[in-house]
Amino acid sequence: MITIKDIAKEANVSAGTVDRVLHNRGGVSPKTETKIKKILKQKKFKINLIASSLAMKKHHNLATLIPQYDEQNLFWKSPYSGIQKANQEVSAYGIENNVFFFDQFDPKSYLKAFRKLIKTEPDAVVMVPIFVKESHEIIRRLNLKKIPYIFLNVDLKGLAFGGSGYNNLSYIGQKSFDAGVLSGKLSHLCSKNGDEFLIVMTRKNIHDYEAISDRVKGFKSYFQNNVPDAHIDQLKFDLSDGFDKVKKKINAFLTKNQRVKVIMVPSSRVSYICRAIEKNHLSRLKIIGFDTTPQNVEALKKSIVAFLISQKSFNQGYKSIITIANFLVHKEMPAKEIPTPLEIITKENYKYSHSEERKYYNEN
Amino acid sequence: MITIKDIAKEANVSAGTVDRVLHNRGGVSPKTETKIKKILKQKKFKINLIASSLAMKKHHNLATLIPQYDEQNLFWKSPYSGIQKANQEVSAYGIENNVFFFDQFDPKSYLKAFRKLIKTEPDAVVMVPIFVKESHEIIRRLNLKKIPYIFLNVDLKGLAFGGSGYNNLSYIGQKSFDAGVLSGKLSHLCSKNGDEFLIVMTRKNIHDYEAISDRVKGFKSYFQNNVPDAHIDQLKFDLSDGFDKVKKKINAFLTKNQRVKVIMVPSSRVSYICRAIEKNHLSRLKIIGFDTTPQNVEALKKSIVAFLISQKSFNQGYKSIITIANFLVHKEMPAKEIPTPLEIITKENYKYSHSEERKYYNEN
DNA sequence: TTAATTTTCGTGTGCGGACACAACCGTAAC
DNA sequence: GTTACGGTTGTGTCCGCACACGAAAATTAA
Repeated sequence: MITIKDIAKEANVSAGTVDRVLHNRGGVSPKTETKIKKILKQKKFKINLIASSLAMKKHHNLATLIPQYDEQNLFWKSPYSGIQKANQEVSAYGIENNVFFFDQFDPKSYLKAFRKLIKTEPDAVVMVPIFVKESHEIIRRLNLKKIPYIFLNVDLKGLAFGGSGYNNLSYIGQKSFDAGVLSGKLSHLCSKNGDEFLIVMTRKNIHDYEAISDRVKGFKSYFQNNVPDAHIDQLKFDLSDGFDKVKKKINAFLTKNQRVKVIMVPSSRVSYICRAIEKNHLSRLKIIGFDTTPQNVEALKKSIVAFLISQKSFNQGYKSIITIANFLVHKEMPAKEIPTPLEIITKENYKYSHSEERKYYNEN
Repeated sequence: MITIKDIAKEANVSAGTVDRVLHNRGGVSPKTETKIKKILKQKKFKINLIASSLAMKKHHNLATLIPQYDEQNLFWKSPYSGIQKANQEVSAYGIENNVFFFDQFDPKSYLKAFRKLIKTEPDAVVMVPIFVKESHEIIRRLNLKKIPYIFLNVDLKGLAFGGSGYNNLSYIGQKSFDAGVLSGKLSHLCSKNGDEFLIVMTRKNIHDYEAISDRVKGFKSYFQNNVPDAHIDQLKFDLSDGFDKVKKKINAFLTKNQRVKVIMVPSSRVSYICRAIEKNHLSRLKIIGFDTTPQNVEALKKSIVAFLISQKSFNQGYKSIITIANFLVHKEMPAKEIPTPLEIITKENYKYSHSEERKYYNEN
């Protein structure tokens, strides 16, 4: 292992000078600089990140703004678990992360959480920009304070601030359209000629709309490109619809349309839909959903759901912190988009797919 | 961040004493030990791994014994790429890894590579125990020298050395049986009543036999448990069969058995089989294979293959090194088995599934 | 009681690098 | 010739921990 001292000795200078050229601190004569750089290359010197981060210890201060999870909506527990894992890892690098929760149905709580957040004067922010208007305001203030930020799970777009768009360091999440295309492919594969398809949308939150409608677009796009004459139906429910109404409506539909053989639920609420469907229909149906919430996995294990497409939200949370930590500590510029894998989960491979997550998931 | 000094101050002792109880070095009076332990827990002290590994710097010496890859058999390039990535990461911890290659068809080269390996006096070994008899000898010598070792990709079993079995620290790889079950499920999902199934085995190497036959067992097991009356055919080829013979045989079979709608190839050579099948058969077939070799991915992208089940061999390689590094540096005992995920790859999600691997893969 | 041990504990150094500070050099201004 | 100053370079300390060594305290032996 080559150290700075080795280089220094070789170049007949002190370690300090080598350090200066390594970090472009300036104050080094051109001659010695080129000499040192040559030796650096020749000896293939690599900074020892362990020692480096120990010496730096800048005590960065992160902040995270994500929706609170609860029994009704466990989806957000998963990224939070990943964030916790990452927090633990980066704490050794002198990075502390304060997590601020908000109610995913209440824009006011979103702003309120942000106000608390901004008081901690974070060096960088990880956020889930669910609410369009409020996020705009939040980002404006982050820009003013020159605080870098990344988007987690929700990819807020739009021509903000005079057409320039938001300058988030990165977006970490799923490419919803492609996820939809994949669901189309899976639907197609487990159908035969003449089968009909049904999309069931539970439009619970407005913010979901973007991702979910992208999935639907992707789904339809697959069929347009591969089975143009496929028959695709669609059912939409609203928050106001109670479970009984959902039940009645969906079973009536399935009774009337016996050729429907595949159901795709573009949200994470497939298990809810499954509960609404009567047994006599279930037997002929292949059901495809999204996200490995505990309820969905339950349905998967019972073979009610055939496929779940997971966005590995645990990894999303984990990666968001790691990414921004690397940015702060090592000035590593992340990719503008970090898409998470589209994982296909079935009853048979589930146990191998989220093993790491489970360790953290159940601690809190 | 709590440091050892903080604890020491709190307990009115020196840092050295705290260090002693942290590492059970002994030489601490029971009173002070309990006192310190209490404070440790209370303050939730966690050793700073960064500082710790910097201070240790034991300069461990690893060795890896894996098959050489070539154009004909690119499978082994993937784990090697993962190993390279890991090597880079652990080098900062003073760990060096020497990789020794052998010809996967030549037991002699295996032993020869091992002889070279053992001369470097490694502190631990990562190996792919392809050849049963030769591995037995190698492991005997590793045991004699008390060198810990882990199995990568191939899970060598058997009652070695008087019934005790091999005491490898860990096995990192796929659970072949479950992979086979999964392939059964996928086959089932994309078939309809009355369809028949075909398993095509290309028994190229003897060592593959275990994993491949386990996959077949898993496949059959799925159907026994779920579709007991399913009709499953089987074709076997041998090394001596040339491509033309394979072609003739398989197409003749498919012509005769028009109800065969799904083909499962339990090896990584599905693309080879696909090339042998005539177009008029291909159109009615769903084909399922294993491993994301470049050729297989090509067939996937052309929609010839419906599913590939990936064992993420890149991650296997990566993890094997990380695991043994953690064992050496932090005395972290790994799990006896570290199964890698059974990833389902289709044309639509491939690009999201191996992104990290590709960075390393093409560097060589 | 004192010397010899043994147990228990504190101190110091180094891991490799980051960075503040001091020291040195030459040149220009006086 | 002395002083001042900017450009260069060297030195020392610290990051948090591991570990060797030696000192102090407690115990036993003489």
